[in-house]
Amino acid sequence: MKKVRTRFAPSPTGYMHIGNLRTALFTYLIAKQQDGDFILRIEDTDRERYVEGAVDVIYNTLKQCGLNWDEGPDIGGPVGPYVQSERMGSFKKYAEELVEKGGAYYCFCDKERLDGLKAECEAQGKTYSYDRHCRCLSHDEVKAKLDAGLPYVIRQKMPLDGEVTFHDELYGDITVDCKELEDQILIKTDGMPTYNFANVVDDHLMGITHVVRGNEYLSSAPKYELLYKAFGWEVPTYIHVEHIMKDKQHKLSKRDGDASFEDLINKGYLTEAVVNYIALLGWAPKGEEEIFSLSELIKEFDISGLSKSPAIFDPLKLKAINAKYIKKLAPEEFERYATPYVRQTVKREDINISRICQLLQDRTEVFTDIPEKVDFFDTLREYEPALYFNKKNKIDEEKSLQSLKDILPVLEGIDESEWTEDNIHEKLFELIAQKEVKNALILLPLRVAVSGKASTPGGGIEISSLIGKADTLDRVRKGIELLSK
RNA sequence: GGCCCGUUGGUCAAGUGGUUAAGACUCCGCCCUUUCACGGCGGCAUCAUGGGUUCAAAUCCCGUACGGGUCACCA
Repeated sequence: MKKVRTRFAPSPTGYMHIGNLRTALFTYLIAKQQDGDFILRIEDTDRERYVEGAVDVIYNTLKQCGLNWDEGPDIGGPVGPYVQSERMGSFKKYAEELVEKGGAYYCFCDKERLDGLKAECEAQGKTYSYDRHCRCLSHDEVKAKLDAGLPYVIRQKMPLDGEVTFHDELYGDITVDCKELEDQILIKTDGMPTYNFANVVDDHLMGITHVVRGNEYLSSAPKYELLYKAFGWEVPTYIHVEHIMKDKQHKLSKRDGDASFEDLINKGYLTEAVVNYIALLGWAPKGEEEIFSLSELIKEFDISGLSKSPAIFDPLKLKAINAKYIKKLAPEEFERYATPYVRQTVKREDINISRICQLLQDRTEVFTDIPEKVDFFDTLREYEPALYFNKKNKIDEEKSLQSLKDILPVLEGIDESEWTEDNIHEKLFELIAQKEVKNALILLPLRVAVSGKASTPGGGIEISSLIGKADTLDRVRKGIELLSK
């Protein structure tokens, strides 16, 4: 059997939309699960849209996600060049070959005539379609015009009647009436190929066996089919995948702020989690497991699991998956990721960042949530006495005041040099035992006093230990003062 | 508008003529607990719609509605 070769062919726009990334992922998975080649081809024929550094965005994103290509602009390969603008020479030759074979023709209609046609159609409320004016030009007429140096394009000669059927792995056979097809332009006036043409030729020249692409190309697929047939080339396997939506009506777009891979990473998501999540958009695994590493995805991925309807991007689900990945991180690794975020609000040097990270790991969904969670370590902000009220443990402001008054001398009694979690724990539990009260009656008020927050990473003991004796006593006193009012 | 494609809970979705219509996320409740979270347990909630075909339809056929895509010398 022929070796599987797939390709990811993005345009360098400076922006990696996650829909594109997902296409790249699927393309990669199809190649890798059959030991095939994954090829990167840059489609930069639109010079007007060229953006500086855009190719690097493509390289970096793919690398970061682990989608390593076997052939590409930077590493070369047997069917290069891999940048479309560098392959311009050959397209015209193929178009001319097609003219010879009767599958295409020269068209000398100028912009004025075409615009006139369009205006006419519009006036009559009809859909514009090129009227095939030049299609029946005789060989001699063509030659004369060519010799006269008239500008021209080369158009594909669509069958006048009958129907075309093309096959998509997902959608099955799709048949359309040839009358629906316009004699599309293959070679532009400037001698350059249109996307549709370049794509077909390049895919053939590069020996591509499977093409994964967005659903928006479904409509042009019949034209591709005809082009392949006209050349007598083998048609690759097509897999059209549906879009990723923001909601039922709208595609996820740049304006939404989380449509690109980069946006997501900047928002505190882990690369692996993003890759895992986008694989799940429009694709369902066979079993019930849905957390997959890239290598697991290679084994698990199957075209039959792809969906024919659009998927809505759900930030909440991404968050949940991200949280799972964060929990799986080795503590040192988590610390490495989390420290910069902790440092956004925790500036003091005399604090154990590692310990804060330990307390944080199980309660972090997204890294960007961290700064707010730890903002009380440096300075205690004003808070409402109501925080001392806890229904479940039947604790109120009055009881809390008493607890804080009990706690204060106990903590004062711990020597500065013995200010550790273990010691604080020991002394406070002695107090609890002595007073014969529930843990919460002592520990909850302490936690509120040292943090001033309803929710904190870690409890009163951990926080006290982290901020040190002086700060702890100071904050407990402030609590007593607040509750005494 | 023409053509093409699609429609299972709030979201992702399994399902291919006979199922109590999986699972995950969200939400809610309970347990655990030093708060919140984590973890554990449980719950709410779905086959767009109307006709067929069939002993039997989420599943097959036709229509309707709704949504998407596409109709460039852009990719």
